[in-house]
Amino acid sequence: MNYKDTLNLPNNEFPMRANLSEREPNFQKYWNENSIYEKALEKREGAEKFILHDGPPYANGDIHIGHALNKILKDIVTRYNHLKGFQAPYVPGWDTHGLPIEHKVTKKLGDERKELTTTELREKCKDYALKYVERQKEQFKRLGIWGEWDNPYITLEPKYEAKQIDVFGKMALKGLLYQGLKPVHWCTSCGTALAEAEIEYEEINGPSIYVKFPVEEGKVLDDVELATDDYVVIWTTTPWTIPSNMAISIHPDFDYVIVEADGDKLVAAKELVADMLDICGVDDYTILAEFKGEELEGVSCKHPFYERKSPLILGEHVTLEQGSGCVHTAPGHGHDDYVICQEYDIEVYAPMNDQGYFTEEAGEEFAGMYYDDANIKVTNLLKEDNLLMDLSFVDHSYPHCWRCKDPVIFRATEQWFASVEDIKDETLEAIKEVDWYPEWGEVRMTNMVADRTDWCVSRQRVWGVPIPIFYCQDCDEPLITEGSIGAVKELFAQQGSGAWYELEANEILSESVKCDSCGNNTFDKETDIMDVWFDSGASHAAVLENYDNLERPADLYLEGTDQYRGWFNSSLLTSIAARGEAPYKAVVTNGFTLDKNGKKMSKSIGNVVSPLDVIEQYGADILRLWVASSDFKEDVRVSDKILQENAEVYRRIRNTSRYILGNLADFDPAEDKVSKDELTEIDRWALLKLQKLLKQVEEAYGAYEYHRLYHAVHNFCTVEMSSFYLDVLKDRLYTLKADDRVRRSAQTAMYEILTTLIKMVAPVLVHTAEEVWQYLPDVSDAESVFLEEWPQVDKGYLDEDLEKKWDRLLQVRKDVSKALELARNEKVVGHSLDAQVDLYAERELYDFLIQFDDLAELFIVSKLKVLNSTVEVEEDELYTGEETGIKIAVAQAPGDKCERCWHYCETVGSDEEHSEICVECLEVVENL
RNA sequence: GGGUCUAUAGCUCAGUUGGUCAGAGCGCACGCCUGAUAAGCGUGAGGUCGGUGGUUCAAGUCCACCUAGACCCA
Repeated sequence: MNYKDTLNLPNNEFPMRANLSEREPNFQKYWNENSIYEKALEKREGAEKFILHDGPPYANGDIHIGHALNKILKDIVTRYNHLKGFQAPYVPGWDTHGLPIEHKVTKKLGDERKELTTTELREKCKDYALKYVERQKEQFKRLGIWGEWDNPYITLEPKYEAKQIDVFGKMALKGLLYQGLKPVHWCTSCGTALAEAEIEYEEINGPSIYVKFPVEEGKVLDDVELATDDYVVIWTTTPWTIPSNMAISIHPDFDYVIVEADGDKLVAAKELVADMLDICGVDDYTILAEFKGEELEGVSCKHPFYERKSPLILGEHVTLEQGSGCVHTAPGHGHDDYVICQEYDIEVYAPMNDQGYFTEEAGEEFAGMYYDDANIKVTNLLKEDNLLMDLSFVDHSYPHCWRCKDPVIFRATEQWFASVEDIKDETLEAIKEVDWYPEWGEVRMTNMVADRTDWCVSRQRVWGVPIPIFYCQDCDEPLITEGSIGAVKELFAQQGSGAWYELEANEILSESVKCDSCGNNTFDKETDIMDVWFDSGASHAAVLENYDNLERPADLYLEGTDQYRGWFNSSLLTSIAARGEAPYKAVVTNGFTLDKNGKKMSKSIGNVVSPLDVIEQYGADILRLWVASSDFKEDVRVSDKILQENAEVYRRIRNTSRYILGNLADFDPAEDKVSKDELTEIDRWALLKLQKLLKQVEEAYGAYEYHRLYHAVHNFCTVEMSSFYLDVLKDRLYTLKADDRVRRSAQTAMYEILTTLIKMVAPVLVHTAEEVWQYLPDVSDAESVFLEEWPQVDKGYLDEDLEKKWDRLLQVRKDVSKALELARNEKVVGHSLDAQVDLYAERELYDFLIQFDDLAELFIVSKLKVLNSTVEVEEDELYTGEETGIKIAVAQAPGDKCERCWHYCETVGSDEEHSEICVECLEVVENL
């Protein structure tokens, strides 16, 4: 007789091999077709909401591993919160305006671009952006992310733009927006501002001059008087900016000297003075005084041409690479110059028009002159006044326009600024109220906001949301009123921001509008657009206030650490400014994805891991498991090895599930479930461990520490389940009668374990959880695991005494395992069921062990005796356990091997008809 | 140069307020099983806790500096 057929072996239809890359899309299709996400929301109608507000990725290019990390984290958050009972809608979004897209589109167009109108170019940008929205959308969906993919937010949509105008308008009407000058790269031949990305650097040969600035207000330095006849020497390669000189910058920590040379007393940096005088053809000089740069503060010079002071100011941007160490500072024509002059409240001065010609303001000598011609004029004037120490020509790198290839200049133009200063205190207070994960985020954000200067929101581009401001044609006064903002908002809501370029100012504004200052009623439109950070920053209004199922403020923003400066920042500032509150209650940040060596990924190094490749090779669930395995608040590493490792962990979870499923094949929970007090002790122990796990897992989800749950679940599957509980259970499950209460007890526990385990991992392993769920008895008619309820910790199982008792038993088991291993090495036994184990225990341990009547089963041996250690034995036959000190003897078990249960038993052969099996099996077989 | 952060076995991570805290799982090696089988079980070998100083009776655990790396600024 083939006794194998009389056993209840696992019946497995659940595939061992996951084949995720092929199978996952089927589940995604299933969810989509059955509207599982929508049903999940419906199910939580009326429940407390949990709003995770999505930070919009930029619609450009394929998704990279960083996107995957972030979106998967968000998905884990929303799925967990949903399962926990919140209504957790997820509206994904895209950032679609801005220079990178405009740049790419323009580049692709080449010369054709010149023939396009602004509107046509914007249309092309829109097409480009929407193409990538669709592309990224499919890629995100393939990661198993659920959400409102058919109703995402896109920053170029009219309803979004209208809200953005609303936010801008609120800020403007509160007086938080003002016009100011700021230098930008400017191409005089194109008459336009250029972004950094539109600059090409080329070598040119240009003038280099050393100029003496006469001291006006001196000082005694190192006992030497710096007086009005003396000079501070500056160096520049742009003589034409001398008319705009407003100051001279000095490094506070460098050493400076006063030298006497050719009868003049000159100030310059000590380290540069020799080279400088050499270039200027001065052979002989004497150092009169030496002092730190900071002592020069308070000294001021006279501008070489104008009746204007040029004070000496201190700045760390001064270098000793070349020149004199005293830096000609023209805040209207240089970025560093601008920044340092802001600190000293020095006027930003740039008397120049869009074509690069000096205006009347520059005085009659320069008015109407092209900047490049002014180089000669400046040197001539300096020469006349005997202030030019040297003029030579040098090669150096200089910025050029990428389009017309002409040299560009730095030039201050009118820009709109958002005042950070006015809302800084309120913002800093709001930061304190936000929950930051990790905690140092609060420090980082606080420092960043505290140090932030006013925000320049103007961009001289076309692909974006126009700044909704009009200017009086007569007096140039800007028009910003409730009415004008409302008109623009209405227009954008109806037609989108492109309408700004189609209509005249007076077609947008109502006819009755008049200029506040002069009463005129004709206007021009602002030509600049808003910084894209304003676009996405306004999403707290444009999304949270626009969607019926969302609310503000959001419960959570979750983005990469780069967003402290980016989206967290712009969102916070616009929200405080326009709504008087922070847009988020909590902020979680994820680190960056690095390669196996902890280095950043780059195409040129070739260490880039693409999420699309990972999905292809391993599947999205493996990628998701990797996300869960990483301590994402720090930078995370990813490599093929790391992914393979996660594939192994995945296999363990999958196989544990598969094995339990196999053993539940004949189990109908409704019929066969055993009541709590009927459960055997080991089953209660397993359920106790399950509750402990559940607690840990909940804590980990709640604290956004998914790696803890990853390890906890993995250890549970490996240590508690596979190597102990499930291994021990085999005997009961296989050999007992199918409906034996003890067998049903095990199945009851396993059923509880698997359903709970699957829900616990569901937010991470979305596809696999769904797959397992469909195989589970009783629930398999349920539509989705994501329409189930999160398991409750059953405190009834939390029995501390039981846990202690079994902890101790497991220690003994460890010692027995070791003893068996030694016996195995001696070829005494092979399989542990070959063995008889005798335990010699001291009184207390002896009493402990005899509580168990099934130790042989728990240790998976054929026969086991517990003996008092006073029993006489040959000491050298015994192994002394390291864990408990118990003494153990291992021998081949007596009797023959039962062909059915594989135990060695002396009762094998006692029945004539069934001579190959033991009496226990005989009883089962006869009752079949 | 500034702000913030990281550095524990090959990998992913634990190590509350300084005193059995040097751990877990995986991987690896060796062995067993062949009724979870492209599975399962057992045993074992791996770390001077990035480095150097210091505080302390005592330091992965506190302080300083250094090295390497990450993000954001300049």
